Amino acid sequence: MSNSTRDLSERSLQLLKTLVERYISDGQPVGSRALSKDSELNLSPATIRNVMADLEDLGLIHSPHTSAGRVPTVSGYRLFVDSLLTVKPLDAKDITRLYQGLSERDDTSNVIGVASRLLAELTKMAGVVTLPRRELVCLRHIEFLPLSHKRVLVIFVTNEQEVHNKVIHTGKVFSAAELQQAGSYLNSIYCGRSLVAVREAVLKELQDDQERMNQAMLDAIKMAQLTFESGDEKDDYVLTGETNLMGFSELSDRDHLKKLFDAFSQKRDVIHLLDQSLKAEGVQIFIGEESGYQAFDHCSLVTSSYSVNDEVVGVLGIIGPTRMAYEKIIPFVDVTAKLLGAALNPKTTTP
Amino acid sequence: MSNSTRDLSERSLQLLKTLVERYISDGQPVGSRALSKDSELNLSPATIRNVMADLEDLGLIHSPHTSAGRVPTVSGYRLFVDSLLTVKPLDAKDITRLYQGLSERDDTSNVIGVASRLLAELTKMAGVVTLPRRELVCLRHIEFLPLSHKRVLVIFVTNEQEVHNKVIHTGKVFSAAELQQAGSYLNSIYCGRSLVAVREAVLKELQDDQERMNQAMLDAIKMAQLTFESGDEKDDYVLTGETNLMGFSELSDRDHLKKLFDAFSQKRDVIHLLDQSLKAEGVQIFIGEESGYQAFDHCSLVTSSYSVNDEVVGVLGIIGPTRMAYEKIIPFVDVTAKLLGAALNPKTTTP
DNA sequence: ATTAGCACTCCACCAAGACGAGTGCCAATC
DNA sequence: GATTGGCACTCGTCTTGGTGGAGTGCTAAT
Repeated sequence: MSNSTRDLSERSLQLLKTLVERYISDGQPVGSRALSKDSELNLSPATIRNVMADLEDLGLIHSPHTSAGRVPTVSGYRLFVDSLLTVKPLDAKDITRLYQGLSERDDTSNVIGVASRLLAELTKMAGVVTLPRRELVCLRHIEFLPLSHKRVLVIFVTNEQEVHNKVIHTGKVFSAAELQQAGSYLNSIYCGRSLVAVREAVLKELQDDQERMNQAMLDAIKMAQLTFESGDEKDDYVLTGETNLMGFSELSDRDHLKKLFDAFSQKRDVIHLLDQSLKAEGVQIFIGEESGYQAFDHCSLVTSSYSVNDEVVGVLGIIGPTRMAYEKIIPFVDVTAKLLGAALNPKTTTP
Repeated sequence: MSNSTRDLSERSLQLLKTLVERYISDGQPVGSRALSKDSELNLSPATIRNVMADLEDLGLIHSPHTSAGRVPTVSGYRLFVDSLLTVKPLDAKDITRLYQGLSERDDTSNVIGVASRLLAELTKMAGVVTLPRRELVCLRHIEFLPLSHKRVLVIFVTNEQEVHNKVIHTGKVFSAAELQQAGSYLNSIYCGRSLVAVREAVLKELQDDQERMNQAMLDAIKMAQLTFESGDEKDDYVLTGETNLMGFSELSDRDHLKKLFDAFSQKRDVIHLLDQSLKAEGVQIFIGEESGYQAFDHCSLVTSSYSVNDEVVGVLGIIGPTRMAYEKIIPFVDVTAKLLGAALNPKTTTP
């Protein structure tokens, strides 16, 4: 990278830091005089101007027009969050709210939705949480019901209480009794295994010699195959607080706003973006155009994967304007991810 | 009503009609000269001005400021849609799209979602469809699964293939076998009856003397009661194309837009509004403030109930700016409602 | 290396004026 | 009595020009 912290004097970095902080807090381009007062180093505005010129040459800050102050560029923000930022401890009452919402698992409502709402509510931005990955979810129960015209309704329950359903087309008509039998057969052999494992096992069965199975078992296996064949059920997420984004002046442009909301309902781009955080541990940040999607040009995403039993199962985060209080948001997202992971962990469930 | 068509000369009505049409088509306040040219009656602008003054006195039109043309008020629109409007036949390709989307029932995807998307796509506004009323849905299958801590996961299937689930708290711990038995018992006696009927029957059983039932039956009934007790599952709707609304200049105000989208995610007000159309047959229209909800102040809703087997089961419609092409939208919503009703009717399903 | 001073640029704000669209009213006309 | 042409008037929009403030870059002095 061209802009490592090595390229710059300690002083320049210090000034960049205060500049970014100042800009984040009041949203106006910050000039040399303001910066001179804000920074602890006692420097005159003139000196500051020299430094600012350097920072501008490096592409870290930029002037909207000649007689305005400076504003951080994307690279400026990037350097700031990577090396300059001093995270602030979480607000005590935010912690309480998070803890209340996530620690005691609410019966019927889903934790994912609660997490998303908490993210949005406490940050005043948009909160997003992906549903846990299928690879990690276990089959708990499966059931078939006959529909008309060789169609069968499959209902399967995963983990504790998530219910999924799907309609499959079978080659022939089955009676309710036959379907029930198939269900119990599959339950008896596949319960407790992950969906991915089930899919693999089923495929293996079909490839192996099928002599040792009777017709009923074969039918059951075939239905299981239809149910769990590849990407039938796309990854999904719960997004809340989108309307919070309409309050920010930097996103006020109707066109941008429309693009953003279109992306939200399209889901595709958002999912792709969140997927990138699935591989990484800890908090990840996409600033402005870094995301690669035009819709998010003036937005930043702060995300973190969350894990159950030390395995990453999903991603959560917030979406807001590029100019956001990273020093508070980053630890906030981090903690939320950890709390959600804990809430999802069946072993830590309180009695 | 003060503004019946009787209060006004044929000519005034004719002029109001062309004024509204003109305003709808180009969005500018329309002045006397423009109106004089647009209307077939050969009248000078001066005459038109006199008529306009009358219409303004009656509160049907209004001037944004002294030297602008006139714009219809809510009452003006109301009179227009009630008595003046000449509906236009549907666009041929719209009909085809509707028919393709709704007539052949797509296997796994839900018709409600398709209908909503079609409404939004073809009108370039927001489309909304309520899920069919519970009173009309029949229980097809019910099933209980044990969870931890005296909780039970209830899965029930209604109609053809809609799957619902709910977690209930039972007084004691049941084994999987007991729960299965309860399920088959309930299936055997309540299958095919509407959810409302089931709820009533269950309550009756509990009030009657319980001597003739064994404990297992009683437990089953109690669980059914928990499952179907009052408003457990709120009415819901599918809303699509919200982002289309961001394009309209009359809704460009950020504050209004936020209120509107907040109402969408809140759902409550929208549901209440749609419920009002449930009672009425045919197309209903809410213009601007008529809805009574501030969020919809500059919007109109064109809705219609849809029926299966001559029974009203839901509502569908579009949401757009007050200034919309009612003469096209009204028949469009009407036809969509009828096609959706037909698509939901199991008897007319094609083999 | 830092700083004070200075000329310069650019935006935001305001006032004034021209223009155009449209009205309301009055007197003339059919 | 309804309709019309004419005319003065109002109001919003657009343009123009001017002012003040904020902030810069450069240069020369420290």
